[in-house]
Amino acid sequence: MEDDTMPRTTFLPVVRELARCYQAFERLSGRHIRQLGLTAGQFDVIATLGGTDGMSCRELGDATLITKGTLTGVLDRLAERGLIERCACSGDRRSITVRLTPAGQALFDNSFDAHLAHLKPAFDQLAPDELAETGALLARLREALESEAPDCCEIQNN
Amino acid sequence: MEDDTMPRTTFLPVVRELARCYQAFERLSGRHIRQLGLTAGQFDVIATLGGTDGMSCRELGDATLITKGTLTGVLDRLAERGLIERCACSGDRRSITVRLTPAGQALFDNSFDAHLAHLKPAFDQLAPDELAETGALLARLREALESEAPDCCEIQNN
DNA sequence: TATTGTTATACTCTATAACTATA
DNA sequence: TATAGTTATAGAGTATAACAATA
Repeated sequence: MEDDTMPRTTFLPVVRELARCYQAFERLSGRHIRQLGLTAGQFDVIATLGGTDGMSCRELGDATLITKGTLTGVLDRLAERGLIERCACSGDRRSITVRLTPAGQALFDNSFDAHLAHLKPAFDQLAPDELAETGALLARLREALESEAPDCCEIQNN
Repeated sequence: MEDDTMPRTTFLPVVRELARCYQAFERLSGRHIRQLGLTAGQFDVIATLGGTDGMSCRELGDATLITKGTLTGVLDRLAERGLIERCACSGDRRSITVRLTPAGQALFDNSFDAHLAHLKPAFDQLAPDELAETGALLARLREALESEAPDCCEIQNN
């Protein structure tokens, strides 16, 4: 028997494909985002804030998965360029509200649709039910991965 | 009709799930890799070299998707720790062969299986046919993404 | 001329932790 | 004491381009 040479696991190909697929996405997406003069993190913030009336750094960090310390730097660079503004307009005076400026909103309005248009030809190569199935399976896998990664509990943050 | 408020695209949820799923994987995987004293890039190199008799920087860069300039630094750090070695043993004297040292091979033998064991509980939550389907769909999507990202042609590299 | 790998620069992100000002 | 956000540090990755040696 040649069982010694059998793959050690059945999930390794999925790991590989997940990584390759994400990297391929990042390459296609990132190229366009860089053309807009933004980094991936900056675009993430703009896209998250777009269409909202602002949110706190904590909410923004949770939504974008950008680390607290990094977020300050990202917001600094976006604020320098006049795309976002910070204001102390919430009840809790420890907290600030981050929102898009009119210029940031304009960038969002233009760039977000343009970005989707940039990505669309790739995703159009899959049938709608394939896309739906992909999304559903990825959600299943994400839940499984998160259940093993105990940082969903933000209790031990200090 | 309320079509104006319909989602602009059908693939946006897939994008979100792909990003979330990969990030969840990176978090689970990265935690363990860091415990080994390696970064993701370093582990990628070790895992790629493991079980081979070495390869050139070019091949290694292609396999790991690590940028040429970055690869030099990654290899420097691995070489400092005695995990890889570079030798000029190929016919082409511009090229070098990178391979694991015995210490690197030992690290690979131990850490790779341990890493798989670390990940296994998460992937075990999906049925084998779900995993197979996930891998197949991710491969489909990756091919679609790559077909729109013209850097598969390494011709315009200069 | 083209290719392999190295070097250099400037920027960004990560992880970590200390710090402030509030609560 | 705990939380929100900032600051600081060290390390690593990215993009880009110039460079030396070789093909």
